[in-house]
Amino acid sequence: MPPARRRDAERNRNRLLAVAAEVVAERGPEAPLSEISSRAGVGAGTLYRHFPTRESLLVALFDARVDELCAAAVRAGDTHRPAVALRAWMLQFVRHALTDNGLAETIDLTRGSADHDCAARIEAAAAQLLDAAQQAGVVTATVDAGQLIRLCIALALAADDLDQAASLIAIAWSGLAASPLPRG
Amino acid sequence: MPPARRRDAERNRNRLLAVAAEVVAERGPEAPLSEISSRAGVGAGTLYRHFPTRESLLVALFDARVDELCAAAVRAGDTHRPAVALRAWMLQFVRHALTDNGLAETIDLTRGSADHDCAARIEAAAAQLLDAAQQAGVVTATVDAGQLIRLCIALALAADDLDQAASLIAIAWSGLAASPLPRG
DNA sequence: ACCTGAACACCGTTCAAGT
DNA sequence: ACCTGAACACCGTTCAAGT
Repeated sequence: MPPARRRDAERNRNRLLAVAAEVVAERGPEAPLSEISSRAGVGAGTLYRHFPTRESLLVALFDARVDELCAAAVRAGDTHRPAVALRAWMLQFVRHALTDNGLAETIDLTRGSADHDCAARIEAAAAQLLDAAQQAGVVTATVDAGQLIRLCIALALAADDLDQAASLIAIAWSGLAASPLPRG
Repeated sequence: MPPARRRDAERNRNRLLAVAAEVVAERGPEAPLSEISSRAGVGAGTLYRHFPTRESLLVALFDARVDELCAAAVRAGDTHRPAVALRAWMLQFVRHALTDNGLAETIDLTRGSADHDCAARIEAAAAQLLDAAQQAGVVTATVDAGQLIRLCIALALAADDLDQAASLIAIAWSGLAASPLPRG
């Protein structure tokens, strides 16, 4: 277990995360760190002690959301047939990304980073759904989970609202899936 | 015609653009403006006089590339059948975007801006190809040119190299196109 | 062990003084 | 008409001094 933090340190950390959630929601993931520390009522150095990089703050901030998305993938895989599960999860992914300002950027940002690789966690979760869909023959395109997540992130970042995202996903989906209603 | 610029002003403008091309290629579209002005051997104020915003500098920088892409669309439409023309042009778009660091960001950035809307120019060019493809029945998805460009930008930004971009485009394409080889 | 906040560095932006 | 470059503002980052 991690060495016990002092009570004031723990309190400051929580406060910083709560304030960061507000500030990032308002002003995006590039919001001034000084605004976060000052609104939290702590010195600049305290923010740095707890979160040595902006990335580490964002990761801590979105950690729970990433967990949710991974759990959602497992749940979808358990309760739906492969095609429905994957498609529904992709939609959920972009819904989360559009709701939580900065989530998609953070996942993209941490790709391949030594510690706290959010992209890897998400990709592992998506890989289950993708495998199942490919084995069931509903996804015929040769994509790996990495490309799939990359695609979802791209669509989320490209879309201004959920409607646009949904329509882009529909296109991507029919590109991934075997054609369900072939025409001449 | 525009009021004639003084010769020194003209020279500084050209110098700034040439240096900006280098710096943006090296360090991306967020590169420090101070680096551009100092490398060009002019004062900070001179950069500001010619290009009041970073956006205006980037637009001037990529103007020729945007023209090329528009011209390429016309050419493709004239020389190929609709399906080939659109698909080839999409590939060309991402190739340009991957080669010229900052091009995709700039197009995205200027979307809807009052002056110098690169996205609008590109979209107008793409609309021709898209219309033709839809009328020929090779593109069945209900997309407009705006969504198409958004998609291309997203794919370009999501991909690390041309291979990745090409495979994402392949997926997107089979999502856009009527299925050429229907299966059960 | 942890915090504060002043100090420094960096970059964007403006503008008074020059040519 | 245009340029220079110092001055200012803003933000990230560090660190000496405090508890």
